[in-house]
Amino acid sequence: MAVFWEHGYEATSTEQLLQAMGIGRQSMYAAFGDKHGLYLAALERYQARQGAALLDRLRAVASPLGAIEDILLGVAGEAPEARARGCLGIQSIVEMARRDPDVVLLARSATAVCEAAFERMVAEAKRRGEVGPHVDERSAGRFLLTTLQGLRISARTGATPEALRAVAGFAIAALKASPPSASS
Amino acid sequence: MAVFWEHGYEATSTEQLLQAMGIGRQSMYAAFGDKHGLYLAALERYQARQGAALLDRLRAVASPLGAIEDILLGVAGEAPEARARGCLGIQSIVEMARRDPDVVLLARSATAVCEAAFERMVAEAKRRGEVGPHVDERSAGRFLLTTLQGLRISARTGATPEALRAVAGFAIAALKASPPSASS
DNA sequence: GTCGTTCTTGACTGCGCTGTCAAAAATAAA
DNA sequence: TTTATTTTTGACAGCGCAGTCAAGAACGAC
Repeated sequence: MAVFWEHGYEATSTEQLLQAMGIGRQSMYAAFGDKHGLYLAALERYQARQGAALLDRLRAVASPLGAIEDILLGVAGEAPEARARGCLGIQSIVEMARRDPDVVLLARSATAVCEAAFERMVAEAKRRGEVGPHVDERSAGRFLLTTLQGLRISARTGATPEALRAVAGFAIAALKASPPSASS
Repeated sequence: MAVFWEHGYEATSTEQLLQAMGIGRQSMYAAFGDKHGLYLAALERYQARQGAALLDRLRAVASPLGAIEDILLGVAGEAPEARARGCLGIQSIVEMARRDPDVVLLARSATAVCEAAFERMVAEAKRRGEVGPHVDERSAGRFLLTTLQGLRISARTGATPEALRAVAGFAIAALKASPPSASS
């Protein structure tokens, strides 16, 4: 739900939620039980959509490396408002992880989905020769998700599209790179 | 302040703050004005300490590349409690950036300090031949900070030290790597 | 010991919060 | 049109919050 995304859990009142959803108090409590239940539902839905969007990105581009580029550079290409809004998944972890095991479980699940998606992209890129055979797709998948998360934090801090592109470009170059020479 | 770090701004009560600081209510309000002023003071102090710790890391290791490795791998090497606690700087951005320009200013300042520190490390590593001359130290500096932030998010999500090491190792390998071959 | 300053502490104001209650309104089915 | 169900809405309970007030305690200087 956009208001949780905008304000976070604690700073969002039930009144704001009611207005955003356009339903009455009783209906909200009947459907979700309490504010916390609504938050989990919103988070689950958000993560499902993000996962689906990742897969869409992969299908939309013939080249898996191109899809990876699309995703990383896409952060820089977002509208300023979207960049500032950031990612509800990260926000939920930062705000709630210490005291809400349900949020942690959802986050781990979403993380696994995203890492697996990136891993498949890297594996496919290796098959096509877009990425060197030395690259470990498992580590690369984790690296790409970590980079994406870092990019979102930077975006929320107000990093320019140029700075974000530089970071994304660096990460992409890291994938394409040859292994360090023997003297390393 | 550890309680802001642990719970965030909204979920920390003034009562908790008083107990953590061991002073009376009036003294806190006299010294800081209000809860928000205390938060900014805590954040500023935290960021100063993190910046100093980064510089200490650089001095502690003869090799700048070794210092970078130390920092990135250090996330994986932290105690589970510290990994779970994460970074107050990231937390402040995620929780407060949308509605607190003071937090944004502090975050940008801290970001500039960290990026500059990493940039100097990379520049020195280039001088010593630890990193290829093709590496742009500005982009690499930003990339390293973004990676560090992503690592902290992953740590807070519950990523294992092994997974964190894999990501850190990947990023470090990215620095050491030769440029992509001409066929790229 | 006295005095002035600072800090602590209990009490409190004013407010907002989450969630419940119940009556009224809206909606759908017969 | 009537009835049953669902939703909306205002009112409210119970509570916690940030911040203020003022009296008592602690401390340091003389």
